[in-house]
Amino acid sequence: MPLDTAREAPGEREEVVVDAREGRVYRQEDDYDHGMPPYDPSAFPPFAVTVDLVVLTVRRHALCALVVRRGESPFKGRWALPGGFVRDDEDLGAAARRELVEETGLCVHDQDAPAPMPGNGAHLEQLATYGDPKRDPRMRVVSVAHLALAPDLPAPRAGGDANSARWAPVEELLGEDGSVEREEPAEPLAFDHARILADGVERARSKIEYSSLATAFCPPEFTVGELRRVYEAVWGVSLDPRNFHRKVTGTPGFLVPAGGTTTRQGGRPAQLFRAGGATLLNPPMLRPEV
Amino acid sequence: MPLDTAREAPGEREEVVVDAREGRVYRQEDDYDHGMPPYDPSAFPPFAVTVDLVVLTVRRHALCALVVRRGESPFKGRWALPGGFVRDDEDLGAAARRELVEETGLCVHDQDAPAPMPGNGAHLEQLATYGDPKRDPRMRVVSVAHLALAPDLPAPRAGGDANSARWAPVEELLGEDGSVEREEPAEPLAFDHARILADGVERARSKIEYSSLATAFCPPEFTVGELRRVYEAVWGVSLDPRNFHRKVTGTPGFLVPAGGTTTRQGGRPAQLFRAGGATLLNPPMLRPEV
DNA sequence: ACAAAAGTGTTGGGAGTACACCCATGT
DNA sequence: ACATGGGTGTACTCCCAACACTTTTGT
Repeated sequence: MPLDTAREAPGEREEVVVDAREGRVYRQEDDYDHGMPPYDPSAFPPFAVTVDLVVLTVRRHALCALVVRRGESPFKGRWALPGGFVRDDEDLGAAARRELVEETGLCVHDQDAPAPMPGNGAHLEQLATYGDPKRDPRMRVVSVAHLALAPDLPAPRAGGDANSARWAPVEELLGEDGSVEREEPAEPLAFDHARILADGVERARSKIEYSSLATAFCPPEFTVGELRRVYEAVWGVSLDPRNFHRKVTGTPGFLVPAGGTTTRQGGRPAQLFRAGGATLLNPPMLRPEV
Repeated sequence: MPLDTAREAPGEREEVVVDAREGRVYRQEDDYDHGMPPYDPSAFPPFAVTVDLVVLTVRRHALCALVVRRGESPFKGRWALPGGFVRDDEDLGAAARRELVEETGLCVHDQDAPAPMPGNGAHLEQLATYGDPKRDPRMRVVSVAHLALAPDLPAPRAGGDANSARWAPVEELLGEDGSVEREEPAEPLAFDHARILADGVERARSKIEYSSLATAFCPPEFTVGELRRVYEAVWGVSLDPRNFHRKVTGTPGFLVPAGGTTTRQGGRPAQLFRAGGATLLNPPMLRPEV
């Protein structure tokens, strides 16, 4: 079996009290062997721990999430968030990074370990943890959801299988139809993934307000207009191009000129920028109220 | 944020593939019994899942956290955050609520289920999840930390034992000595609890900026001055009493007059208020920069 | 010439800061 | 009378929303 009773406990192991905090033991019986390895699977409720990923990008002026087709029951054939088990010797963030690379081939900027080249690669951060006892009908699974923000990518690759993964507009996945209140998305996501996705989207929407994270949706070099269209897609609003321009170029450290210009959007050539070093925006970008 | 909406999953279980998402199985061998119970402990890495609590309050003009003395090794005799195992049939939020009641006797306002009587009881929300493989030397433990904000309480009761639990100023626990940079707190917290506490404190500090959560630190009825002293203690700054008064009384839904007055702070009698229905403050309270 | 997108200037209002000043109590 | 904290008024500043206007390309 792959789990080689890892966790080498330094020194003392004579006391295998499971609850670290107050010396309470989960198992009611008090008859377990004190000479056993550093954990006793029967002494605590066994949980499986997974990471699920909310990977967001902006494609064709819409906020999209990466979903994969489930090949197994339950929810066979339904769309779900990508994810997988946390390995025995692996930190939660490492598991999320591994899954993200497996799923998208992205290189990852960890939130806590800023990469040398700002503006490229994806942003990854922990989102929240979901542990309802009934969220997976087969067993007790606690899922540590992570949020990833990625620039527009060519095409998802999920184990080489093309039609088992796709970028889907979150509006379509969540049924947040804006105008007329639709009851349900055409095909709801598996498990509690709709809720996880909604939480991730809300986090992204609020976080680009006071941080420079919106640049994670952009290619390494981008124009102010492209950045504005990111904000518009994520928030689902339209912004005044003039005020937006003044705001982002006037915030020190947000954008640094990359030198060239481009006309890929048509019209007058636009300056190219890279993401600057600043992570926190002060004052923040304000989402229009109405 | 993490609402406990139980998504009811249809109950088929004939396939015991462990990785829900992509049909990957953790166990390399492919010889497990398809007729077995809904989980196979050897097919996924066994984790213990706990909840740890960052319980904050304001006492004598200082932000304090609840810590308990560890009676077992490792870290025997050191202070730690209260916490405990998540039970087999228990949601994460329920486990945190249970631990909080056991530890403090508080009744709990769940963030997502606003209680009928605003302003009383504690606030509880999920904070983050910590799963470094080495965070507990005995075994693999993933801890879902929660943040609780409580009004000043008489005295902590930890299993009846008085001197095994206390409210400690976070400044003392974290060694954030303001003026002169001290190296380490006198006695660092057990495990990675210093980091968890720091994250919880930072969350509280930023959250009272844009939400009405500061009232969770106050008794059911309180004065504007008392609320101001909460902000001052949590942020470690001093605020202009005049502008603060105008700001909080002018934000609709933040405070509602409770009718009476009090002179418990000396000076001119102050109006008593209750927390209003508003949860989000717009515009937010601003933390002074310097 | 015209459309389209990039940028700049200007103006009015809302909210924050700083601080002078008044109010109601206890001692 | 005086100290203490509660509460109001006012002037100044900064930022933002709105919008008129100019610039530079493609067709």
